[in-house]
Amino acid sequence: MIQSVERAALILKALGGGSRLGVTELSAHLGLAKATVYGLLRTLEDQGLVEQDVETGKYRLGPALLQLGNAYLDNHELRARSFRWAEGLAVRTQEAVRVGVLTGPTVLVVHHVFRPDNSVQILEVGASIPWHACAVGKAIAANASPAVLEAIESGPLQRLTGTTLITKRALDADLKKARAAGVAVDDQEAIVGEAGIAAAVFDHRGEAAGAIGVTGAVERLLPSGPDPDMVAAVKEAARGLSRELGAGRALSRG
Amino acid sequence: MIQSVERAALILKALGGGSRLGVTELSAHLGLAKATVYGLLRTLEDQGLVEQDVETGKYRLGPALLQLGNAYLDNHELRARSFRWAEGLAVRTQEAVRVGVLTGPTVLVVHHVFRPDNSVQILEVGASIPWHACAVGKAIAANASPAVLEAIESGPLQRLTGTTLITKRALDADLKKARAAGVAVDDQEAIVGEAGIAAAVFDHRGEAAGAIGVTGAVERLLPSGPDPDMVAAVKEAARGLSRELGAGRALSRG
DNA sequence: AACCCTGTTCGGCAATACCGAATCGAGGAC
DNA sequence: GTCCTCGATTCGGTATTGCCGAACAGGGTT
Repeated sequence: MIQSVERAALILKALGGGSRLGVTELSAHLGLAKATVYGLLRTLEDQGLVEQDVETGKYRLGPALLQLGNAYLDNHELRARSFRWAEGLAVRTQEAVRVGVLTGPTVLVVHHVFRPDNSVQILEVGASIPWHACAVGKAIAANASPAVLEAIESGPLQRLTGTTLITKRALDADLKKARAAGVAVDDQEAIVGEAGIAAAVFDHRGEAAGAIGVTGAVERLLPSGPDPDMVAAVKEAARGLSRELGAGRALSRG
Repeated sequence: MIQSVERAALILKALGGGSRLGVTELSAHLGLAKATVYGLLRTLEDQGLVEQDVETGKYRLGPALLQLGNAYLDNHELRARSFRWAEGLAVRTQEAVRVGVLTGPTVLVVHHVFRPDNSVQILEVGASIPWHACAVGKAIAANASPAVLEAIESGPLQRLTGTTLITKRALDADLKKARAAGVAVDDQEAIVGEAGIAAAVFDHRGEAAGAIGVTGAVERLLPSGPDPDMVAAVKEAARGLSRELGAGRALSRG
Protein backbone atom coordinates (compact mmCIF):
# COMPACT_ATOMS: atom_id res chain seq x y z
CA MET A 1 0.00 0.00 0.00
CA ILE A 2 1.64 3.17 -1.04
CA GLN A 3 1.52 5.54 1.85
CA SER A 4 0.80 8.93 0.35
CA VAL A 5 -1.98 7.66 -1.89
CA GLU A 6 -3.59 5.88 1.02
CA ARG A 7 -3.43 9.06 3.06
CA ALA A 8 -4.86 11.09 0.21
CA ALA A 9 -7.79 8.68 0.00
CA LEU A 10 -8.36 9.01 3.73
CA ILE A 11 -8.46 12.78 3.36
CA LEU A 12 -11.10 12.47 0.67
CA LYS A 13 -13.18 10.19 2.84
CA ALA A 14 -12.84 12.53 5.80
CA LEU A 15 -14.02 15.43 3.66
CA GLY A 16 -16.83 13.31 2.29
CA GLY A 17 -18.05 12.44 5.73
CA GLY A 18 -19.01 15.94 6.64
CA SER A 19 -18.57 19.53 5.81
CA ARG A 20 -15.54 21.68 5.15
CA LEU A 21 -12.40 20.83 7.11
CA GLY A 22 -9.20 22.77 7.63
CA VAL A 23 -5.60 21.56 7.45
CA THR A 24 -5.34 21.54 11.22
CA GLU A 25 -8.55 19.59 11.69
CA LEU A 26 -7.51 17.03 9.09
CA SER A 27 -4.03 16.60 10.51
CA ALA A 28 -5.50 16.02 13.96
CA HIS A 29 -8.04 13.59 12.53
CA LEU A 30 -5.43 11.54 10.69
CA GLY A 31 -2.64 11.95 13.21
CA LEU A 32 -0.25 13.47 10.68
CA ALA A 33 1.89 16.58 10.60
CA LYS A 34 0.16 19.66 9.27
CA ALA A 35 2.72 20.07 6.51
CA THR A 36 2.11 16.51 5.33
CA VAL A 37 -1.60 17.04 5.05
CA TYR A 38 -1.01 20.36 3.37
CA GLY A 39 1.10 18.78 0.65
CA LEU A 40 -1.48 16.13 0.00
CA LEU A 41 -4.24 18.73 -0.17
CA ARG A 42 -2.30 20.86 -2.60
CA THR A 43 -1.91 17.91 -4.94
CA LEU A 44 -5.54 16.90 -4.61
CA GLU A 45 -6.62 20.46 -5.31
CA ASP A 46 -4.39 20.59 -8.37
CA GLN A 47 -6.24 17.55 -9.68
CA GLY A 48 -9.66 18.99 -8.90
CA LEU A 49 -10.35 16.34 -6.30
CA VAL A 50 -10.68 18.91 -3.53
CA GLU A 51 -11.48 22.61 -3.53
CA GLN A 52 -10.32 25.24 -1.12
CA ASP A 53 -12.79 27.79 0.14
CA VAL A 54 -11.30 31.13 -0.87
CA GLU A 55 -12.56 32.86 2.28
CA THR A 56 -12.01 30.43 5.10
CA GLY A 57 -9.10 28.49 3.63
CA LYS A 58 -10.86 25.26 4.49
CA TYR A 59 -11.19 22.39 2.07
CA ARG A 60 -14.11 20.51 0.59
CA LEU A 61 -14.49 17.82 -2.06
CA GLY A 62 -13.91 18.85 -5.66
CA PRO A 63 -15.87 18.58 -8.87
CA ALA A 64 -13.63 15.94 -10.43
CA LEU A 65 -15.15 13.47 -8.00
CA LEU A 66 -18.59 14.04 -9.45
CA GLN A 67 -17.25 13.38 -12.92
CA LEU A 68 -15.50 10.23 -11.77
CA GLY A 69 -18.57 9.05 -9.89
CA ASN A 70 -20.57 9.54 -13.04
CA ALA A 71 -17.99 7.64 -15.05
CA TYR A 72 -18.26 4.80 -12.53
CA LEU A 73 -22.00 4.64 -13.20
CA ASP A 74 -21.49 4.76 -16.96
CA ASN A 75 -19.20 1.74 -16.84
CA HIS A 76 -21.46 -0.21 -14.51
CA GLU A 77 -22.83 -3.22 -16.29
CA LEU A 78 -25.47 -4.19 -13.73
CA ARG A 79 -26.77 -0.65 -13.70
CA ALA A 80 -26.87 -0.34 -17.47
CA ARG A 81 -28.78 -3.55 -17.87
CA SER A 82 -31.13 -2.82 -14.98
CA PHE A 83 -32.73 0.20 -16.66
CA ARG A 84 -35.54 -1.52 -18.49
CA TRP A 85 -36.18 -4.07 -15.75
CA ALA A 86 -36.35 -1.39 -13.10
CA GLU A 87 -38.69 0.71 -15.19
CA GLY A 88 -40.99 -2.26 -15.80
CA LEU A 89 -40.97 -3.22 -12.15
CA ALA A 90 -41.88 0.32 -11.09
CA VAL A 91 -44.79 0.45 -13.52
CA ARG A 92 -46.06 -2.98 -12.57
CA THR A 93 -45.88 -2.47 -8.81
CA GLN A 94 -46.50 1.29 -8.78
CA GLU A 95 -43.66 1.61 -6.30
CA ALA A 96 -40.18 3.08 -6.26
CA VAL A 97 -37.45 0.69 -7.44
CA ARG A 98 -33.86 0.54 -6.25
CA VAL A 99 -30.90 -1.36 -7.64
CA GLY A 100 -27.93 -1.68 -5.31
CA VAL A 101 -24.54 -3.30 -4.91
CA LEU A 102 -22.63 -4.20 -1.77
CA THR A 103 -19.61 -2.04 -0.96
CA GLY A 104 -18.09 -2.92 2.36
CA PRO A 105 -20.82 -2.93 4.99
CA THR A 106 -23.20 -0.70 3.04
CA VAL A 107 -25.41 -0.95 0.01
CA LEU A 108 -24.67 1.59 -2.69
CA VAL A 109 -27.70 2.57 -4.76
CA VAL A 110 -26.68 2.54 -8.42
CA HIS A 111 -30.11 2.98 -9.95
CA HIS A 112 -33.38 4.39 -8.71
CA VAL A 113 -36.75 4.74 -10.38
CA PHE A 114 -39.29 6.98 -8.73
CA ARG A 115 -42.68 5.73 -7.67
CA PRO A 116 -44.91 6.60 -10.62
CA ASP A 117 -47.32 8.88 -8.76
CA ASN A 118 -46.12 12.35 -9.77
CA SER A 119 -45.04 13.18 -6.25
CA VAL A 120 -41.78 15.03 -5.62
CA GLN A 121 -39.06 12.53 -4.75
CA ILE A 122 -35.35 12.82 -4.31
CA LEU A 123 -32.98 10.71 -6.33
CA GLU A 124 -31.12 8.20 -4.23
CA VAL A 125 -28.45 7.15 -6.71
CA GLY A 126 -25.15 7.31 -4.86
CA ALA A 127 -26.73 6.93 -1.46
CA SER A 128 -25.31 4.41 1.01
CA ILE A 129 -27.53 2.31 3.25
CA PRO A 130 -26.44 -0.10 6.00
CA TRP A 131 -26.76 -3.57 4.48
CA HIS A 132 -28.65 -5.08 7.38
CA ALA A 133 -31.43 -2.48 7.34
CA CYS A 134 -32.72 -2.75 3.79
CA ALA A 135 -34.19 -5.47 1.62
CA VAL A 136 -31.61 -4.97 -1.13
CA GLY A 137 -28.74 -5.46 1.32
CA LYS A 138 -30.23 -8.56 2.88
CA ALA A 139 -30.99 -10.04 -0.53
CA ILE A 140 -27.32 -9.71 -1.45
CA ALA A 141 -26.11 -10.97 1.92
CA ALA A 142 -28.38 -14.00 1.74
CA ASN A 143 -26.60 -15.05 -1.44
CA ALA A 144 -23.10 -13.82 -0.71
CA SER A 145 -20.05 -16.00 -0.28
CA PRO A 146 -19.40 -17.09 3.31
CA ALA A 147 -16.31 -14.90 3.49
CA VAL A 148 -18.19 -11.76 2.50
CA LEU A 149 -21.07 -12.56 4.82
CA GLU A 150 -18.69 -13.10 7.70
CA ALA A 151 -17.00 -9.78 6.99
CA ILE A 152 -20.15 -7.69 6.96
CA GLU A 153 -21.82 -9.47 9.85
CA SER A 154 -18.84 -9.00 12.13
CA GLY A 155 -18.93 -5.21 11.87
CA PRO A 156 -21.06 -3.08 14.17
CA LEU A 157 -24.76 -3.24 13.28
CA GLN A 158 -26.48 0.01 13.98
CA ARG A 159 -30.08 0.17 15.17
CA LEU A 160 -32.00 2.58 12.95
CA THR A 161 -35.57 1.89 14.06
CA GLY A 162 -37.31 -0.29 16.61
CA THR A 163 -37.46 -3.23 14.21
CA THR A 164 -33.88 -3.15 12.90
CA LEU A 165 -32.22 -6.54 13.31
CA ILE A 166 -28.89 -6.03 15.01
CA THR A 167 -27.81 -9.45 16.20
CA LYS A 168 -26.01 -11.99 14.07
CA ARG A 169 -28.51 -14.57 15.28
CA ALA A 170 -31.60 -12.63 14.17
CA LEU A 171 -29.99 -11.69 10.86
CA ASP A 172 -28.92 -15.24 10.07
CA ALA A 173 -32.48 -16.43 10.65
CA ASP A 174 -33.81 -13.64 8.44
CA LEU A 175 -31.31 -14.42 5.68
CA LYS A 176 -32.26 -18.09 5.82
CA LYS A 177 -35.89 -17.09 5.39
CA ALA A 178 -34.91 -14.85 2.49
CA ARG A 179 -33.04 -17.71 0.80
CA ALA A 180 -36.09 -19.95 1.17
CA ALA A 181 -38.50 -17.31 -0.12
CA GLY A 182 -36.26 -16.08 -2.91
CA VAL A 183 -36.75 -12.49 -1.73
CA ALA A 184 -35.59 -10.48 1.26
CA VAL A 185 -38.00 -8.25 3.15
CA ASP A 186 -37.35 -5.15 5.21
CA ASP A 187 -40.18 -4.22 7.57
CA GLN A 188 -39.48 -0.64 8.68
CA GLU A 189 -35.93 -1.60 9.58
CA ALA A 190 -34.37 1.57 8.17
CA ILE A 191 -37.23 4.09 8.28
CA VAL A 192 -40.47 3.86 10.24
CA GLY A 193 -43.37 3.37 7.84
CA GLU A 194 -41.15 2.25 4.96
CA ALA A 195 -40.76 -1.34 3.82
CA GLY A 196 -38.86 -3.08 1.04
CA ILE A 197 -38.89 -6.30 -0.98
CA ALA A 198 -35.80 -7.26 -2.98
CA ALA A 199 -34.17 -10.19 -4.75
CA ALA A 200 -30.53 -10.86 -5.58
CA VAL A 201 -29.17 -10.54 -9.11
CA PHE A 202 -26.51 -13.01 -10.21
CA ASP A 203 -23.72 -12.63 -12.73
CA HIS A 204 -22.38 -15.24 -15.11
CA ARG A 205 -20.26 -16.79 -12.37
CA GLY A 206 -23.30 -17.35 -10.19
CA GLU A 207 -22.15 -14.71 -7.71
CA ALA A 208 -24.59 -12.15 -6.33
CA ALA A 209 -23.66 -9.00 -8.23
CA GLY A 210 -26.31 -6.89 -6.51
CA ALA A 211 -30.04 -6.81 -5.95
CA ILE A 212 -33.17 -5.15 -7.24
CA GLY A 213 -36.26 -4.36 -5.22
CA VAL A 214 -39.14 -2.08 -4.42
CA THR A 215 -39.47 0.35 -1.52
CA GLY A 216 -42.56 2.07 -0.23
CA ALA A 217 -45.17 2.46 2.48
CA VAL A 218 -45.36 -0.63 4.67
CA GLU A 219 -49.14 -0.87 4.37
CA ARG A 220 -48.88 -1.24 0.59
CA LEU A 221 -45.91 -3.61 0.46
CA LEU A 222 -46.70 -5.75 3.49
CA PRO A 223 -50.50 -5.57 3.88
CA SER A 224 -50.49 -8.90 5.75
CA GLY A 225 -47.09 -10.26 5.05
CA PRO A 226 -45.38 -9.47 1.74
CA ASP A 227 -47.82 -8.75 -1.09
CA PRO A 228 -47.64 -11.84 -3.34
CA ASP A 229 -47.91 -9.88 -6.58
CA MET A 230 -45.04 -7.65 -5.62
CA VAL A 231 -42.92 -10.61 -4.55
CA ALA A 232 -43.56 -12.25 -7.90
CA ALA A 233 -42.77 -9.06 -9.81
CA VAL A 234 -39.51 -8.54 -7.92
CA LYS A 235 -38.44 -12.14 -8.45
CA GLU A 236 -39.18 -11.98 -12.16
CA ALA A 237 -37.24 -8.76 -12.58
CA ALA A 238 -34.28 -10.18 -10.68
CA ARG A 239 -34.33 -13.38 -12.69
CA GLY A 240 -34.58 -11.56 -16.01
CA LEU A 241 -31.75 -9.24 -15.07
CA SER A 242 -29.61 -12.15 -13.94
CA ARG A 243 -30.17 -13.86 -17.25
CA GLU A 244 -29.06 -10.72 -19.07
CA LEU A 245 -25.86 -10.75 -17.05
CA GLY A 246 -25.23 -14.26 -18.25
CA ALA A 247 -26.20 -16.25 -15.19
CA GLY A 248 -26.77 -19.91 -15.92
CA ARG A 249 -29.35 -22.19 -14.40
CA ALA A 250 -27.76 -22.10 -10.97
CA LEU A 251 -29.42 -18.88 -9.85
CA SER A 252 -28.99 -19.42 -6.14
CA ARG A 253 -26.21 -20.45 -3.86
CA GLY A 254 -26.68 -23.74 -2.08
CA MET B 1 2.81 18.29 -6.06
CA ILE B 2 3.36 14.95 -4.49
CA GLN B 3 4.22 12.54 -7.21
CA SER B 4 2.44 9.33 -6.31
CA VAL B 5 -0.84 11.07 -5.52
CA GLU B 6 -0.71 12.95 -8.78
CA ARG B 7 -0.11 9.72 -10.64
CA ALA B 8 -2.93 8.02 -8.80
CA ALA B 9 -5.26 10.82 -9.86
CA LEU B 10 -4.13 10.45 -13.46
CA ILE B 11 -4.90 6.75 -13.30
CA LEU B 12 -8.41 7.51 -12.07
CA LYS B 13 -8.95 9.99 -14.87
CA ALA B 14 -7.64 7.54 -17.44
CA LEU B 15 -10.05 4.91 -16.16
CA GLY B 16 -12.85 7.45 -16.11
CA GLY B 17 -12.26 8.38 -19.71
CA GLY B 18 -13.16 5.02 -21.04
CA SER B 19 -13.67 1.44 -20.18
CA ARG B 20 -11.58 -1.11 -18.37
CA LEU B 21 -7.81 -0.80 -18.69
CA GLY B 22 -5.01 -3.19 -17.77
CA VAL B 23 -1.77 -2.50 -15.94
CA THR B 24 0.19 -2.60 -19.17
CA GLU B 25 -2.15 -0.24 -20.98
CA LEU B 26 -2.07 2.22 -18.11
CA SER B 27 1.71 2.11 -17.78
CA ALA B 28 2.06 2.78 -21.50
CA HIS B 29 -0.48 5.58 -21.31
CA LEU B 30 1.25 7.30 -18.40
CA GLY B 31 4.81 6.42 -19.39
CA LEU B 32 5.55 4.65 -16.11
CA ALA B 33 6.96 1.29 -15.18
CA LYS B 34 4.40 -1.47 -14.89
CA ALA B 35 5.32 -2.15 -11.30
CA THR B 36 4.77 1.48 -10.39
CA VAL B 37 1.29 1.50 -11.84
CA TYR B 38 0.58 -1.80 -10.20
CA GLY B 39 1.45 -0.48 -6.76
CA LEU B 40 -0.76 2.55 -7.26
CA LEU B 41 -3.63 0.37 -8.45
CA ARG B 42 -3.32 -1.94 -5.48
CA THR B 43 -3.62 1.01 -3.13
CA LEU B 44 -6.52 2.51 -5.03
CA GLU B 45 -8.28 -0.81 -5.00
CA ASP B 46 -7.72 -1.18 -1.28
CA GLN B 47 -9.51 2.14 -0.84
CA GLY B 48 -12.39 1.18 -3.13
CA LEU B 49 -11.44 3.82 -5.66
CA VAL B 50 -10.85 1.24 -8.36
CA GLU B 51 -12.07 -2.31 -8.85
CA GLN B 52 -10.35 -5.17 -10.57
CA ASP B 53 -12.31 -7.37 -12.90
CA VAL B 54 -11.95 -10.85 -11.46
CA GLU B 55 -11.87 -12.46 -14.89
CA THR B 56 -9.74 -10.25 -17.09
CA GLY B 57 -7.55 -8.71 -14.39
CA LYS B 58 -8.26 -5.29 -15.83
CA TYR B 59 -9.24 -2.32 -13.70
CA ARG B 60 -12.22 0.03 -13.63
CA LEU B 61 -13.38 2.82 -11.35
CA GLY B 62 -14.63 1.83 -7.91
CA PRO B 63 -17.77 2.49 -5.91
CA ALA B 64 -16.12 4.84 -3.43
CA LEU B 65 -16.02 7.41 -6.21
CA LEU B 66 -19.78 7.39 -6.47
CA GLN B 67 -20.07 7.97 -2.75
CA LEU B 68 -17.57 10.81 -2.88
CA GLY B 69 -19.27 12.35 -5.89
CA ASN B 70 -22.52 12.25 -4.01
CA ALA B 71 -20.89 13.84 -0.99
CA TYR B 72 -19.59 16.59 -3.26
CA LEU B 73 -23.15 17.32 -4.33
CA ASP B 74 -24.42 17.25 -0.75
CA ASN B 75 -21.92 19.91 0.26
CA HIS B 76 -22.59 22.07 -2.76
CA GLU B 77 -24.17 25.33 -1.67
CA LEU B 78 -25.22 26.58 -5.10
CA ARG B 79 -26.84 23.26 -5.84
CA ALA B 80 -28.67 23.10 -2.52
CA ARG B 81 -30.08 26.57 -2.89
CA SER B 82 -30.96 26.08 -6.56
CA PHE B 83 -33.56 23.38 -5.86
CA ARG B 84 -36.59 25.55 -5.39
CA TRP B 85 -35.59 28.08 -8.05
CA ALA B 86 -34.94 25.36 -10.60
CA GLU B 87 -38.25 23.69 -9.83
CA GLY B 88 -40.11 27.00 -10.18
CA LEU B 89 -38.34 27.81 -13.43
CA ALA B 90 -39.20 24.42 -14.89
CA VAL B 91 -42.86 24.80 -14.00
CA ARG B 92 -43.06 28.34 -15.31
CA THR B 93 -41.32 27.66 -18.62
CA GLN B 94 -42.40 24.03 -19.05
CA GLU B 95 -38.83 23.22 -20.02
CA ALA B 96 -35.94 21.26 -18.56
CA VAL B 97 -33.70 23.26 -16.21
CA ARG B 98 -29.98 22.85 -15.67
CA VAL B 99 -27.70 24.34 -13.05
CA GLY B 100 -24.00 24.14 -13.80
CA VAL B 101 -20.60 25.25 -12.61
CA LEU B 102 -17.38 25.74 -14.54
CA THR B 103 -14.66 23.14 -13.98
CA GLY B 104 -11.71 23.68 -16.25
CA PRO B 105 -12.94 23.99 -19.81
CA THR B 106 -16.24 22.19 -19.20
CA VAL B 107 -19.50 22.87 -17.47
CA LEU B 108 -20.42 20.35 -14.80
CA VAL B 109 -24.15 19.88 -14.34
CA VAL B 110 -24.87 19.90 -10.60
CA HIS B 111 -28.64 20.01 -10.77
CA HIS B 112 -31.19 19.05 -13.39
CA VAL B 113 -34.98 19.26 -13.39
CA PHE B 114 -36.81 17.35 -16.08
CA ARG B 115 -39.17 19.04 -18.49
CA PRO B 116 -42.59 18.61 -16.86
CA ASP B 117 -44.23 16.65 -19.65
CA ASN B 118 -44.11 13.08 -18.32
CA SER B 119 -41.70 11.97 -21.02
CA VAL B 120 -38.82 9.67 -20.22
CA GLN B 121 -35.65 11.71 -19.72
CA ILE B 122 -32.21 10.86 -18.49
CA LEU B 123 -30.70 12.66 -15.55
CA GLU B 124 -27.74 14.80 -16.53
CA VAL B 125 -26.35 15.52 -13.07
CA GLY B 126 -22.63 14.83 -13.25
CA ALA B 127 -22.45 15.30 -17.00
CA SER B 128 -19.73 17.51 -18.48
CA ILE B 129 -20.40 19.82 -21.41
CA PRO B 130 -17.86 21.96 -23.31
CA TRP B 131 -18.33 25.48 -21.98
CA HIS B 132 -18.49 27.15 -25.38
CA ALA B 133 -21.34 25.00 -26.64
CA CYS B 134 -24.02 25.57 -24.03
CA ALA B 135 -25.89 28.56 -22.67
CA VAL B 136 -24.90 27.78 -19.09
CA GLY B 137 -21.22 27.76 -19.99
CA LYS B 138 -21.39 30.98 -21.93
CA ALA B 139 -23.36 32.69 -19.17
CA ILE B 140 -20.58 31.87 -16.73
CA ALA B 141 -17.82 32.81 -19.16
CA ALA B 142 -19.47 36.14 -19.92
CA ASN B 143 -19.15 37.04 -16.24
CA ALA B 144 -15.93 35.28 -15.38
CA SER B 145 -12.71 36.97 -14.34
CA PRO B 146 -10.38 37.85 -17.23
CA ALA B 147 -7.89 35.22 -16.08
CA VAL B 148 -10.46 32.42 -16.14
CA LEU B 149 -11.85 33.55 -19.47
CA GLU B 150 -8.38 33.63 -20.97
CA ALA B 151 -7.69 30.12 -19.68
CA ILE B 152 -10.79 28.53 -21.14
CA GLU B 153 -10.72 30.43 -24.41
CA SER B 154 -7.15 29.43 -25.14
CA GLY B 155 -7.89 25.71 -25.06
CA PRO B 156 -9.07 23.82 -28.13
CA LEU B 157 -12.70 24.56 -28.97
CA GLN B 158 -14.40 21.56 -30.46
CA ARG B 159 -17.07 21.89 -33.13
CA LEU B 160 -20.11 19.87 -32.08
CA THR B 161 -22.66 21.03 -34.64
CA GLY B 162 -22.74 23.35 -37.62
CA THR B 163 -23.51 26.35 -35.44
CA THR B 164 -20.95 25.81 -32.69
CA LEU B 165 -18.81 28.90 -32.21
CA ILE B 166 -15.18 27.85 -32.27
CA THR B 167 -13.20 31.04 -32.75
CA LYS B 168 -12.19 33.37 -29.95
CA ARG B 169 -13.49 36.25 -32.04
CA ALA B 170 -16.99 34.82 -32.50
CA LEU B 171 -17.17 33.77 -28.86
CA ASP B 172 -16.06 37.15 -27.56
CA ALA B 173 -18.78 38.82 -29.61
CA ASP B 174 -21.34 36.34 -28.33
CA LEU B 175 -20.25 36.84 -24.73
CA LYS B 176 -20.49 40.60 -25.16
CA LYS B 177 -24.05 40.17 -26.42
CA ALA B 178 -24.78 37.91 -23.46
CA ARG B 179 -23.48 40.51 -21.02
CA ALA B 180 -25.68 43.15 -22.62
CA ALA B 181 -28.76 40.95 -22.64
CA GLY B 182 -28.20 39.50 -19.19
CA VAL B 183 -28.63 35.99 -20.59
CA ALA B 184 -26.56 33.72 -22.81
CA VAL B 185 -28.20 31.82 -25.65
CA ASP B 186 -27.16 28.56 -27.30
CA ASP B 187 -28.73 27.97 -30.69
CA GLN B 188 -28.15 24.30 -31.49
CA GLU B 189 -24.47 24.68 -30.70
CA ALA B 190 -24.18 21.39 -28.84
CA ILE B 191 -27.02 19.30 -30.29
CA VAL B 192 -28.97 19.94 -33.46
CA GLY B 193 -32.53 20.93 -32.59
CA GLU B 194 -31.70 21.81 -28.98
CA ALA B 195 -31.34 25.36 -27.68
CA GLY B 196 -30.63 26.91 -24.30
CA ILE B 197 -31.10 30.16 -22.40
CA ALA B 198 -29.11 30.73 -19.20
CA ALA B 199 -28.03 33.45 -16.80
CA ALA B 200 -25.10 33.61 -14.43
CA VAL B 201 -25.50 33.22 -10.68
CA PHE B 202 -23.28 35.32 -8.42
CA ASP B 203 -22.00 34.62 -4.95
CA HIS B 204 -21.51 37.09 -2.13
CA ARG B 205 -18.18 38.22 -3.57
CA GLY B 206 -19.81 39.14 -6.84
CA GLU B 207 -18.07 36.28 -8.65
CA ALA B 208 -19.98 34.06 -11.06
CA ALA B 209 -20.48 30.87 -9.06
CA GLY B 210 -22.34 29.11 -11.85
CA ALA B 211 -25.40 29.55 -14.01
CA ILE B 212 -29.00 28.41 -14.30
CA GLY B 213 -30.93 28.01 -17.49
CA VAL B 214 -33.45 26.14 -19.57
CA THR B 215 -32.81 23.68 -22.40
CA GLY B 216 -35.21 22.37 -24.97
CA ALA B 217 -36.37 22.27 -28.57
CA VAL B 218 -35.13 25.27 -30.52
CA GLU B 219 -38.57 26.08 -31.91
CA ARG B 220 -39.98 26.55 -28.41
CA LEU B 221 -37.06 28.47 -26.89
CA LEU B 222 -36.10 30.60 -29.89
CA PRO B 223 -39.31 30.96 -31.96
CA SER B 224 -37.99 34.17 -33.51
CA GLY B 225 -35.11 35.09 -31.31
CA PRO B 226 -35.17 34.15 -27.62
CA ASP B 227 -38.68 33.88 -26.19
CA PRO B 228 -39.09 37.00 -23.99
CA ASP B 229 -41.06 35.20 -21.28
CA MET B 230 -38.40 32.56 -20.94
CA VAL B 231 -35.63 35.11 -20.86
CA ALA B 232 -37.44 36.96 -18.09
CA ALA B 233 -38.05 33.77 -16.14
CA VAL B 234 -34.40 32.71 -16.39
CA LYS B 235 -33.17 36.13 -15.32
CA GLU B 236 -35.50 36.21 -12.34
CA ALA B 237 -34.44 32.75 -11.21
CA ALA B 238 -30.76 33.67 -11.54
CA ARG B 239 -31.24 36.91 -9.66
CA GLY B 240 -33.22 35.26 -6.87
CA LEU B 241 -30.63 32.52 -6.54
CA SER B 242 -27.80 35.06 -6.49
CA ARG B 243 -29.54 36.94 -3.73
CA GLU B 244 -29.81 33.75 -1.70
CA LEU B 245 -26.08 33.23 -2.10
CA GLY B 246 -25.54 36.67 -0.60
CA ALA B 247 -24.77 38.66 -3.72
CA GLY B 248 -25.05 42.40 -3.18
CA ARG B 249 -26.27 44.99 -5.62
CA ALA B 250 -23.34 44.53 -7.98
CA LEU B 251 -24.79 41.57 -9.83
CA SER B 252 -22.66 41.89 -12.90
CA ARG B 253 -19.02 42.39 -13.64
CA GLY B 254 -18.18 45.67 -15.30
C1' DA C 1 -2.79 46.71 20.13
C1' DA C 2 -1.72 42.19 21.55
C1' DC C 3 -3.19 37.66 21.22
C1' DC C 4 -4.43 33.27 19.26
C1' DC C 5 -5.61 30.29 15.89
C1' DT C 6 -5.37 29.40 11.23
C1' DG C 7 -2.99 28.14 6.61
C1' DT C 8 1.57 28.21 4.58
C1' DT C 9 6.76 27.78 3.80
C1' DC C 10 11.44 25.87 4.60
C1' DG C 11 15.31 22.55 5.20
C1' DG C 12 17.26 18.22 6.44
C1' DC C 13 16.79 13.23 7.13
C1' DA C 14 15.78 8.63 5.91
C1' DA C 15 12.03 6.21 4.91
C1' DT C 16 9.68 5.50 0.81
C1' DA C 17 8.17 4.63 -3.54
C1' DC C 18 10.27 3.94 -8.12
C1' DC C 19 12.27 1.07 -11.51
C1' DG C 20 14.18 -3.13 -14.21
C1' DA C 21 14.17 -7.67 -14.52
C1' DA C 22 12.40 -12.14 -13.35
C1' DT C 23 8.17 -15.11 -12.36
C1' DC C 24 3.66 -16.85 -12.77
C1' DG C 25 -0.69 -18.08 -15.13
C1' DA C 26 -4.01 -18.02 -18.55
C1' DG C 27 -5.59 -18.13 -23.31
C1' DG C 28 -4.90 -19.20 -28.09
C1' DA C 29 -2.68 -21.54 -32.12
C1' DC C 30 -1.13 -25.44 -34.03
C1' DG D 1 -2.03 -31.91 -25.59
C1' DT D 2 1.92 -28.82 -26.06
C1' DC D 3 4.04 -24.73 -27.18
C1' DC D 4 3.99 -19.86 -27.34
C1' DT D 5 2.86 -15.27 -26.12
C1' DC D 6 1.08 -11.72 -23.58
C1' DG D 7 -0.31 -9.63 -19.39
C1' DA D 8 -0.54 -9.49 -14.29
C1' DT D 9 2.33 -9.94 -10.37
C1' DT D 10 6.63 -10.19 -7.34
C1' DC D 11 11.27 -8.88 -5.77
C1' DG D 12 15.30 -6.16 -4.24
C1' DG D 13 18.42 -2.31 -4.65
C1' DT D 14 18.77 2.73 -5.20
C1' DA D 15 18.23 7.52 -4.53
C1' DT D 16 14.57 10.09 -5.04
C1' DT D 17 10.81 11.61 -2.58
C1' DG D 18 7.87 12.84 0.60
C1' DC D 19 7.72 13.29 5.66
C1' DC D 20 8.33 15.92 9.74
C1' DG D 21 9.44 19.83 13.17
C1' DA D 22 9.76 24.36 13.49
C1' DA D 23 9.32 28.95 11.95
C1' DC D 24 6.41 32.50 9.18
C1' DA D 25 2.30 35.15 7.80
C1' DG D 26 -2.30 36.82 7.95
C1' DG D 27 -7.15 37.47 9.95
C1' DG D 28 -10.37 37.77 13.42
C1' DT D 29 -11.29 38.46 18.15
C1' DT D 30 -10.84 40.19 22.72
